[in-house]
Amino acid sequence: MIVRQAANVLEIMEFFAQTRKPATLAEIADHFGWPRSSTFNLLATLSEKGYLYEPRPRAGFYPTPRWLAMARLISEVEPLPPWTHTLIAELSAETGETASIVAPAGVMAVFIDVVESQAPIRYFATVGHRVPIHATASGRALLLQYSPEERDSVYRKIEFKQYGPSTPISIEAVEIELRNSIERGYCVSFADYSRDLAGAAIPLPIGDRRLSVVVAGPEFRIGPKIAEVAALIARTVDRLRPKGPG
Amino acid sequence: MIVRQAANVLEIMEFFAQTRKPATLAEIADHFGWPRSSTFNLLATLSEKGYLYEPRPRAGFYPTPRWLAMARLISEVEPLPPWTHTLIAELSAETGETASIVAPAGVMAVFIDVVESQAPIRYFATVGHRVPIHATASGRALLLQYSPEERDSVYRKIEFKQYGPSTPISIEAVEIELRNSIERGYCVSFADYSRDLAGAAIPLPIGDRRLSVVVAGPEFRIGPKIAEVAALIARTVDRLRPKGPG
DNA sequence: TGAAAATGTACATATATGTGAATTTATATG
DNA sequence: CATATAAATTCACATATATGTACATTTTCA
Repeated sequence: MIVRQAANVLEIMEFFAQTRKPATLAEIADHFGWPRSSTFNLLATLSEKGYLYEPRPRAGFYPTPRWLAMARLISEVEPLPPWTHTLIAELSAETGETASIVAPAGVMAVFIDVVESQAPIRYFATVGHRVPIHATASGRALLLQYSPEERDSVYRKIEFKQYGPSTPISIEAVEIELRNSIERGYCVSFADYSRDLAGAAIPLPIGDRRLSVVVAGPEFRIGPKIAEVAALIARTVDRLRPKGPG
Repeated sequence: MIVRQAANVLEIMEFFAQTRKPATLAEIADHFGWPRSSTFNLLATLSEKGYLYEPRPRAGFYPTPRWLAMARLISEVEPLPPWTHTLIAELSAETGETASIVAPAGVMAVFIDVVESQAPIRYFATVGHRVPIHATASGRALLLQYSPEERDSVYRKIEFKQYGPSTPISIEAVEIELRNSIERGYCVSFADYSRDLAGAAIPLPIGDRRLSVVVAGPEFRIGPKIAEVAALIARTVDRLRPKGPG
């Protein structure tokens, strides 16, 4: 069950992140199609908690820097080592496609760092973006790091859907694809989940964290050179990952 | 009216900002005294929207870097000029007290940047902290920048409460205090709102934004030297604020 | 200056939502 | 390996909550 008002808080923040300017109650209500009274209650709540203020009289609300302060505190903890960002930056630069670091979230995989392609036609993804763990290259690169028992427990929660012609729609299909990935040396996906989208990924364990790196883009562009891309990912990881014990 | 689930989202985030480590559903539910089922719904909502993930299997939830990405976008807009942070850093260092930049939010004043005192006994405030605009030094330094009409419209919304012995509990009392502040050259508050707390503040208009700087601490420590502190604030602002037109 | 329009606020009520109890799944223990 | 214990999930129902309506305030424009 979705908690509507919790989701609304996030929507309001995303709204401000997009518009980047103060907005009045009426503007926000109209934008979302919410009743004024409800919008009023929400804004009042956020204000009372110190997350919204009125930069100028009658010019509307805007988030306080408290969001930033909180987000910084939260993200200071086991941040990704800096070389992982260099990694996807280089990969994106060299391939011209979107590169990301991905982490598990139940039956989904979450993008936790992204460098977007600069091409006009590109894979559009942002930090926080989620995709099914079993139907994507990045997700399967995570599953490869699980024990068979752990994979089983994930499998049982998956609702297998036919997202595209090649989506694996059974546990066996996923397991087969995982075995193929091991032989191949990397994970791939050709529109398994998103139409026209192809990608290559490899596991990226860091400490005891199970992550993966993925490079993804339009099928027609990345498809023909998927093996090269995968090799590039592997080489770049080798080069950038600090050597030695620990 | 407080929107409960909106407030809960904020509480969860603050919880993570404090503990700085993943937490399981049960831990979160117990911490807040929420029913497991409700907690489940909330966590599911935040996860589905890409704001929570599971860093390690069965080790609980933690916020994704999406919070940081969003907060950065939001705070990039008209950030405070860097010298304002230098200002409160210096003031805090020199006085040993807590120094802050404050902005209006209706009948309240919000702390939008804070450098805390290092003293064991100190004024504890964080970014986002809110205080009544009429019953605090920092708030009155904001009111000084309003036109009489604007002040009137604020006054009408204030619920005058006797927070302490010296709290102004009428429009006239506030106006008198404002006039005194102008003569004095700075605003003060002696436990007008918070017990044992005293502070000195001056207006800090930046562009068309109405802000104020305040230095606050325990009454016994800051009270005797309040005039010096105020003078220091004024001098430091003069020194740091860029000169010239604009 | 005054009247109309837009915006913000309060409140009672119907209903969408949170929750207790039941069920399933995972982990610990003998 | 079986059983006990704890955690996660589901679901139906009572209730806390979002909203329609009415009112107040502010702004716009003739």
